[in-house]
Amino acid sequence: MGVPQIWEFLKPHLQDSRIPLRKFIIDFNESQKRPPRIAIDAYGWLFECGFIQNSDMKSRSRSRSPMRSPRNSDIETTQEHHGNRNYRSTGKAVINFLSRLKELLSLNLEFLLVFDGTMKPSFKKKFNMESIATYYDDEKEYYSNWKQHIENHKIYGNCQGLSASSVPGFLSLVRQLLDLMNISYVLACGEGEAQCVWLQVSGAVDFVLSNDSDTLIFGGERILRNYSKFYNDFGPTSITSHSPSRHYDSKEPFITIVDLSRINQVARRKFDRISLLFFSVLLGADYNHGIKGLGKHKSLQLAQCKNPNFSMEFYDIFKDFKIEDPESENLRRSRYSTFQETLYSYCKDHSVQLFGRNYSGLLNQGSFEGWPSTVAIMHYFHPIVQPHFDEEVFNDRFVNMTGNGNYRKINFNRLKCFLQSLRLPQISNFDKWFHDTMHEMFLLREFLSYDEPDSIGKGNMRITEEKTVNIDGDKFHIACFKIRYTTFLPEIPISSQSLSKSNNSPSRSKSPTRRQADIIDYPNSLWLPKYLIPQSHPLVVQYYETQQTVLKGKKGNKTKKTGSWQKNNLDDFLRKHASPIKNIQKLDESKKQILKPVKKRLFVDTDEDTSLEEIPAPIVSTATDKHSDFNDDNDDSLIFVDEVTNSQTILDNSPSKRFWDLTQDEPTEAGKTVMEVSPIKKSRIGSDEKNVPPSITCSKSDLITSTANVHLRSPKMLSSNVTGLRLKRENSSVLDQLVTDAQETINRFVAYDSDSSSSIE
DNA sequence: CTGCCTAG
DNA sequence: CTAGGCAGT
Repeated sequence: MGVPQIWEFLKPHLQDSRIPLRKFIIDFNESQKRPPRIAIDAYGWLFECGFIQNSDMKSRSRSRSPMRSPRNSDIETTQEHHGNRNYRSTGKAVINFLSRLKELLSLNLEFLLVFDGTMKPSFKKKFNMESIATYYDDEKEYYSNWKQHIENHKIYGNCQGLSASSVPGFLSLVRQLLDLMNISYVLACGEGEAQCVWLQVSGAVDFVLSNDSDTLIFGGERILRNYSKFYNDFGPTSITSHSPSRHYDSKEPFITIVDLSRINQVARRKFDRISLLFFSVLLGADYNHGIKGLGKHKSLQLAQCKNPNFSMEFYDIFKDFKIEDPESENLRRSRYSTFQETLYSYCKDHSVQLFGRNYSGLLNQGSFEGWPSTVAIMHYFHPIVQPHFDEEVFNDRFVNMTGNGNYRKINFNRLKCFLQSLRLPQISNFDKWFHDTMHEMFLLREFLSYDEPDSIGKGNMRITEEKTVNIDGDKFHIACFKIRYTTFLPEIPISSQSLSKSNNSPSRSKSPTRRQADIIDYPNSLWLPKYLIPQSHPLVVQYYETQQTVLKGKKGNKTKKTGSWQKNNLDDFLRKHASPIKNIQKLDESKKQILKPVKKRLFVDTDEDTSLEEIPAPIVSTATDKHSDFNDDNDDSLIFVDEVTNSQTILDNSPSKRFWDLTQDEPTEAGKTVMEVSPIKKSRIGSDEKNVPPSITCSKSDLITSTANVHLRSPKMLSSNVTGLRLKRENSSVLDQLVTDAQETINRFVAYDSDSSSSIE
């Protein structure tokens, strides 16, 4: 169960360590050029998924007790009748478990579930609340386990022979599932956490995913903690019912990264394995109730004390381990008790220095008792783990490893039958659920293997959109592509649902828009993080190409069909201004400077210039690298301005200003745009007088997009048709921004006009 | 299509 | 904690 207080002390040094899992994967991929590999404490997961409930809890905690032998038949009971009362609950758990697997697999990371083995000390039995085991049994067990362990590995090469008989029902269910999905996992000899840490220390994995602070005690350096959909780092341990603001996102999983070496770089105090272990011994955990007279603060003080380095002295006692050496065990015990006394008297004598207060009176007889047994401590310094790690679990053929298309070899029919037999609750349309779940699991992999020579799936997916997901306000941005796809996994029938859906609208005989066509061709879709996809991927390239050509074509089409008021649309804009960031920032800085100096009134627009739209528009802003937005998440607001010089309107003296709200998609009549005057505009019109300071009217039709066609006219007879397009800004500064940008355009116009050169910058 | 709400 | 239904864009 670990010592929750440890996290409490680490927390101040974990600022900003809680991040979306996707962000973590993206960052890791970026810095390491490969996906992260993590070991998962499987029992923790199964518990969180809801597998381990009351009934199973009992059978598990007592399964190894000799008293229970007459009833070990209920293991089979759970397995055989798993259609009964257990069914509902395990069904839910299976759904939870599968959706977690989906989250991992769909992000293309490598993971290894690590299950507890039989050599787990009984005082660690998580679900055995009744007993703090006696010292005698502990000791006997610890050494006998070690013997057994070594023997097992001599004979069988592992400790798994014993486990088969004592596997609880839910566990075999989970293993069946994993086997059917061809996902490799590890059966630890003893504790799963210890094995996870061993994997990390030996370099086989990058991170350990576990909520248990024991991972730190075992020597884990990089832990991923509190995997959940809560923004905040409240672990399941601190379930004080419903804490105040527990921000919850129904789809975005988060993790808290605990990197001890990084923490120790900045922390004033040292948090290393030795100190933390000593700390939890003092404070108490599974194996004891803590040392009397010491709470968390004093314990930490002692554990991190450097002058007499108690932690180190403590470690010295236990660092050597020899199996079957009663002599060393006896020596250890005597050193241990000497150490206890030394510590006690030191605390008495140096209470003020240590704790800032004189506790000598409190530290009387009865204090400083309750030390755990030597073997309990030995268990932490020398846990039972596999002596040799079998690299086989990282074999490429397993689906939880990346870089190949082996997920296609899963026997989906058997998997489907298996799941179907579980009668999963809450799933109304099993076929559709299965189809979608499996495809979402492997879409990224299929996408990445797209240009493999043996790829079966050519033409079954495409990128149709991009956007940036904002999580927790402005804290995280994840740029995504929307991938549309058709069924690509073998043996999984196309869900009849989606077919009927698309056929359900026969009443419309209109020719489908591009989007509709995409949806028909690729009925399913999923957002995938851009950064998990190489920019050079053929579909990415294709996406940007079609974005451009489509837009050109669209522009032409629309111009003809709609009477052509909308010369510039989003795509056109994007093509020219793929990286608006610099511009926007500049604008923000110079907004006021630009706005103030303009004194002349030269901004007028008319309702008569639809005919002008045919004139090709020179590009005002400099086009930037198309792909440069890969370098920054900020794609927030974009302004695009084109200018058209038009001699026909030179003489147009109409003083009226008019604003067109162009957010309406199509004019009602060809050639004539019917627009509503915005409220802002109306107020402007009311105050329209000759000497009104220069002003711009524009629409704020909504906060997502807005466009404005305006007409510029200057005393020097040149007028300019200006189109501003505003997109995707979620705050209410749209109007300001639009005004700013239009103003800048005006300034440019003025500069141009006064300069008699015929070119436009 | 997305986010919110509900039942289980 | 999930699937699914509903409402607002």
